[in-house]
Amino acid sequence: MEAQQVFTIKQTAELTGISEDTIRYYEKISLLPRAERKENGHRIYRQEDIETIQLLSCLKKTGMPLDEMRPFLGVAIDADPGEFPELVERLRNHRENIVSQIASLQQVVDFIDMKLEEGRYRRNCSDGSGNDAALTSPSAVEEPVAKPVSAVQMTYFSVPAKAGK
Amino acid sequence: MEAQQVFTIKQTAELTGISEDTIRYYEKISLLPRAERKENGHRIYRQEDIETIQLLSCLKKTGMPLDEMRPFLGVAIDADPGEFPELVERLRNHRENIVSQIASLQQVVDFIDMKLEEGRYRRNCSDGSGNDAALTSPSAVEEPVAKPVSAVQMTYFSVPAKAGK
DNA sequence: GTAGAACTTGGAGTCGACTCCAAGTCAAGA
DNA sequence: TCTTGACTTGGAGTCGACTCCAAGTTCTAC
Repeated sequence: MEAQQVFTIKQTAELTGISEDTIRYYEKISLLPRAERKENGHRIYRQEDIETIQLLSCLKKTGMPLDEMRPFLGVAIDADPGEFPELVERLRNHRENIVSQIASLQQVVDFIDMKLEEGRYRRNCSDGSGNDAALTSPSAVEEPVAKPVSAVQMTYFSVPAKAGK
Repeated sequence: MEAQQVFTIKQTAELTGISEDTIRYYEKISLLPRAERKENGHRIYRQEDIETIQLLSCLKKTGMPLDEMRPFLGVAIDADPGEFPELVERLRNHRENIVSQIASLQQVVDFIDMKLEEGRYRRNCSDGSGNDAALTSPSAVEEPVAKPVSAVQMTYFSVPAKAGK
């Protein structure tokens, strides 16, 4: 806890993979708190700042808009879990979003796999509206059940299964 | 195959969850082929068009930029799997992207779960640079190994584990 | 035959997330 | 002393992906 290492914005950018400009931008829009400065005004970052930015980068990868990241960071400063019920709610919601995003992605992976080993069967990559197989059936992703196949999906990249060229 | 049902753009929008404007926009930028028209010039869509748009919507959910969707659709028109090795390559790449995206998302879910049941342990939500635990260790996602915990990640939303308020 | 809905087009506007730029400060080195 | 490099700031520009608009046509119902 004594004489903690500090980093310049350039080093921070290198360590986090987020560009200097973007880090300043995040500070500008108050996504990040105003960084500490040296006497000359230069920003300095500590290990925990690095990790905060890495968390941002991680959330970014999940496609979360910057505005939605705020609660994650805002609370980090002076936190207490039970004291923020609406925040817990938000977390729960976001968790659900991510889980269904994973399901969506998994379906695309399945789709690609099918395409790669040449069209066999295919379940629909349906969206929220209507019944969602991935949510209603438990082992939906694992079990290769022959389901009614979408014509288009059977067609992509595959030698026409029923229609001659 | 006779007297196939056709849909207006409005119906198509309702069926796919993609707005009329966006469908026209996709046509304008040639992401979708020019739709058939009735004598009066109105667009008409068939079942396979609906499914094409649904596939777009699905890819969109995975965060794929519109430009990257083109190969998926371009080939759909007159396809043959083995004949497009570079396309297969593209598919493979995209598959890898999605898989690592899923890993990233899964880490965020883990993180949230930990937060929800109050900080216990935490592995780093690291990005591409550096060693990637999710890729090097096989059962990384499943097995709850106690790893060096990121200070920040331990801090979010949790009653400070070591630091008093 | 007239109102209203449903469409068409081209083009402009918006929004999020950067990315770039100019002008300035400051410290270290040839 | 002068240059170079690393930074600062505010603001402008860019890019992707829509989203909206105005003007015009066509179909349907009263």
